[in-house]
Amino acid sequence: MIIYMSQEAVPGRFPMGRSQLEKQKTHEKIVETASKRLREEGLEGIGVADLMKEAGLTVGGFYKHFASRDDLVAEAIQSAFDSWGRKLEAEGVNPAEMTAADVADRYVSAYHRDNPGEGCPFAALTSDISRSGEKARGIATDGLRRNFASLASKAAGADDRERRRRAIMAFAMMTGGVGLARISSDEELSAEILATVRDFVAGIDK
Amino acid sequence: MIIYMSQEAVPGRFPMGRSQLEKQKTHEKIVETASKRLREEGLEGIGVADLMKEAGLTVGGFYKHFASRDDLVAEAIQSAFDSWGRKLEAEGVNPAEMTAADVADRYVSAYHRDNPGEGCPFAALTSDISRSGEKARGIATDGLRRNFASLASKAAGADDRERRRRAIMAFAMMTGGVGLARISSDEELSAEILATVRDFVAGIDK
DNA sequence: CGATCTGGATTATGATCGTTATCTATAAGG
DNA sequence: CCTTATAGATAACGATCATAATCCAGATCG
Repeated sequence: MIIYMSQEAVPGRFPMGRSQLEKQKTHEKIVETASKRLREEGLEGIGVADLMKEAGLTVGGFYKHFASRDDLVAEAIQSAFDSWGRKLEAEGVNPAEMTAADVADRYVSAYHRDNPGEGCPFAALTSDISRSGEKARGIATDGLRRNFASLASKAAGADDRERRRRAIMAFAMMTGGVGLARISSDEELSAEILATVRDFVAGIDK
Repeated sequence: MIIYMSQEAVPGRFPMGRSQLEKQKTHEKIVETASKRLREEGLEGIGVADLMKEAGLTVGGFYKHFASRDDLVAEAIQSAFDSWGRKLEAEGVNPAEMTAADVADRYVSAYHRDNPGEGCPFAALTSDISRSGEKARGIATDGLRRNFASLASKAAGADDRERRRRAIMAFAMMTGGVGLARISSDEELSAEILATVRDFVAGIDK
């Protein structure tokens, strides 16, 4: 007797009501929607039903794609970490060729501040992720390492250790700064924070 | 006909089932409990009933103290901002006499990382507050200004503007750094972030 | 083409939430 | 000391949530 697994269907092996390709696209649509909306509303700020509706679906099919809401959240966080790279790729920008100033201009910007849904999960979800379980924290820790390494490659310094120090300082200041700028209800103060942080980050290669 | 207001009773003016002093102490107990637990669990991470239970009460009396849960949250955030000063006062430390290194040792520490409930709301609730309404954001913006001014008074620099720049950089890096350190599931990486940030902050007066 | 079984829709379920109604004991005013 | 009205307890209400049960249309396989 064959037991059919709904979660990880093998293409072309089992009969189905929608093509495997359609399901995969639906899956991606759900994850992408969640990735954006969760950055906007927090990891617990939006429910399964609303997320599905935003993806153009209804609640019913949810558990054909994910074992639990937590599973979607994990995938959405992963997707959020990848989105930065995907966005650059879509614009034809090579991340390796970006200078520290390029990174600063993008990251520490009013646009990034005002559009958390398209932005860095470290700026949008710091508190939420720090309260999350091993799964989400593990994904984020990987993201941290990649970000440090990428920034370190753009930093100046006598040796690798110094470049890494600068990268960590810059990244902590960037994520913290955008977070504080989002909090401030005083636009002038918010802009002052952004400008100050931007200058520091843009200068780590000097 | 006199209309009796339950929310803001005037002492000695109206009859009551508990002494006004008792009510005030209860009120403070609820706010203090909430202030700690909300920093630990996020602004939406714990319910009214659980908060009351932790304060040694039941749900019933809640609305004799607060018009809504949001009102409690606002008071709790305010209390969280004041707690830093109250803690120092309890230890007999004069905030004005603390050097940048003193601040760095306290703020960018493993203890602060591991005890968000007793720590800075900017580190524990950045994301949550940035998604909150005008009320919470306004309270936080005041807190921001005070923190910047306090740190600027400890920073070195040719003029006020430069001292303020350093204060903003240091504070953004501190809040961001503790946030990232809390996220990291790799203890070594977490400690590296703290050490790096601590060094920068401790050095803003040189 | 007919049998099969899955993706997704509709609807139900049980838990949990903020909030409210009702009750009781008691501190204060006259 | 007796009336009054409030702090807080118990319990209920309606909304919202994650999850599950059921159903159906249709893609795939033999």
